[in-house]
Amino acid sequence: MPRRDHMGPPWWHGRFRGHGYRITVAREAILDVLSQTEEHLSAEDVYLTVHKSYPNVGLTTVYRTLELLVHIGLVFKFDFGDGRARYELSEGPKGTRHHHHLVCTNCGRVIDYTDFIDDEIELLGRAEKGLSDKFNFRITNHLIQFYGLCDRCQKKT
Amino acid sequence: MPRRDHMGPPWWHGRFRGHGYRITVAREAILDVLSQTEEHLSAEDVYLTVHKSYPNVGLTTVYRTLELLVHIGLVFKFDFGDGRARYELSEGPKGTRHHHHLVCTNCGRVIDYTDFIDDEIELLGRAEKGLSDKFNFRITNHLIQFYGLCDRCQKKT
DNA sequence: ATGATAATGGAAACCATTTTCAATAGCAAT
DNA sequence: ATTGCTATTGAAAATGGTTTCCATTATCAT
Ligand SMILES: [Mn+2]
Ligand SMILES: [Mn+2]
Ligand SMILES: [Zn+2]
Ligand SMILES: [Zn+2]
Repeated sequence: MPRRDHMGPPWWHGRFRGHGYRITVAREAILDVLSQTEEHLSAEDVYLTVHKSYPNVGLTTVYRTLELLVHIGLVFKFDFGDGRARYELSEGPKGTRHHHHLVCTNCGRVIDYTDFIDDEIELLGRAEKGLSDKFNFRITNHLIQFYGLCDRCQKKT
Repeated sequence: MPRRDHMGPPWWHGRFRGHGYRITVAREAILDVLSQTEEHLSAEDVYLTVHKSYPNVGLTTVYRTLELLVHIGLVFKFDFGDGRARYELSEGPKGTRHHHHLVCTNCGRVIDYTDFIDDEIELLGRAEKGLSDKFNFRITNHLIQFYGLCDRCQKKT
């Protein structure tokens, strides 16, 4: 059941229309799932959740919709090394904050962190300008991940 | 034909032995290919190159060896979004410098850059300490990539 | 040189993601 | 509300990079 704050069309309808995309139940459902979790869902995860409320939405559509959402910048796609893509809303009504990830190379756990984001942002800003000048590369996005051992996995050795 | 600087065993033999791994022709050949290129090779790329000199080395072995090399930290494994893993020597005799990547989201081109590395290193140092304290996460590695449009791809629109 | 066993390669299996294609649904114009 | 155009969809099949199996071979400590 799609959740809209207080009536009125969901916040992302505008962006959809702007790109000439149609608004469908499958897309509503998928965006709804993404906006109601803190986790990093795989396509199948999304599919299974959507499937509970909308059994007639297929996995193919989930893949296609996620692709589309990534394309218009509503969703980030990550590779945490477990062989499947992971998705996360890039922004939201409640305002998902920009963050980066710690990835445990032993158990695969992924931790969100927002610490140092300000420092990072500043560095990224400088880097983006410098790299843009030097390579004439127009930067639109960045990825920062730390790899290592989470607390649980450190004890086991 | 494995290239050793001036006779004597290749520089990485020590690290191999330390992990209890055996030194084989396939492994020598694969490391040799990696140390002679500036590119970001896929497993198949490595296989095809190795195959010229050693037709009896199989693709399976290439995968296994790359996995092993990543495991002992001699090689970095990347996902640039083209559906296959890319590999790069993490260090070398001539000293491959630590660097990060610019990835063109349109044509897939990957550009190495070493600029801002000093600033990054400093930030990373602070971040690693802070994150280590806060999450008790032992950081061993990091990944930084910028996404955007390369010079060529900007003109085309 | 010998033996224990790590390493290998070819074929088959795996499995996340993509492609195909006929049926359906969204929506702008009536 | 109806129509018509076409974007979207789902099921099944295909794809393709990577892994698994297993009998054979090669490495290396002794
Ligand atoms: Mn996250
Ligand atoms: Mn590189
Ligand atoms: Zn862990
Ligand atoms: Zn490009």
